Amino acid sequence: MRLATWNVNSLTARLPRVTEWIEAHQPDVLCLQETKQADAKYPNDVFETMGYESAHHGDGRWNGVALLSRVGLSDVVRGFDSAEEAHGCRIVAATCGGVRVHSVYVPNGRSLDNEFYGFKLEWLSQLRTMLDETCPPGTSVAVGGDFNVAPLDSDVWDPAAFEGMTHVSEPERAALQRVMDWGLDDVFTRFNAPGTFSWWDYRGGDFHLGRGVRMDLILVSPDLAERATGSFVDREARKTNDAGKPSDHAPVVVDLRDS
DNA sequence: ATGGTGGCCCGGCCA
Repeated sequence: MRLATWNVNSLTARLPRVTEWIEAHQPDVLCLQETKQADAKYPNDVFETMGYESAHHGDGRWNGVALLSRVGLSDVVRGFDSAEEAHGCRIVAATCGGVRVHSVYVPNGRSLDNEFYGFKLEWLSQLRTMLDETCPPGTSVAVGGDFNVAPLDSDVWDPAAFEGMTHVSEPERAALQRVMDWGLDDVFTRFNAPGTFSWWDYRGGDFHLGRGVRMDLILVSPDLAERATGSFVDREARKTNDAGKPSDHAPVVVDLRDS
């Protein structure tokens, strides 16, 4: 089973790139973030024609997440069950091929002194609560998405440049660790050298200068981690091509052998 | 030297 996650920075703008990427890389399950669409605008038919069922959770111009699956898609949950999302449409979950999959778009946080930073920490806490409440021990779980947290100092191009910034602060790393402490493994690190990034700022030619961050993660439960045969970032998707401009994020993939 | 780019949708927000 091939799992993938990709923050597409507008599915409207990126649809040709997304369909091209699916054709080329054949994910079984694909988590999308920042579709920036209402549910009514989501191109369900396009993906259905390609053999994918979808669950989308979006209400307009901000955020928006989706799950695409060609191995079944059932028991869809949109948003957190416990509370109305204050800045919503950041999580959708479904069971795909026997795995409880979550597509997440963790709040950015903006800056350490911003109220949205507190919201980011609270959101990660709610994610842990959702796992506790909906995934009994032994459940096969995958959480893929844009976490807006770099787990390690080696996940940013220059730790000194990030001092005092979001994405690297101790509290948000601790909040991410709390999610992982449910029993989730960042298997990407087993297959890739430190300094392998998934996001590069559009500004300043950062992609070409190698100034990136790894903030897009696919976290999996131990049974899936044991089945992992590889994981990679598709840097080609960060480059402009005939199908249009790129997102500022590149897709991340995890491959699992059959159970 | 307080920028830069891109997407929302058309002045400003958000990343």
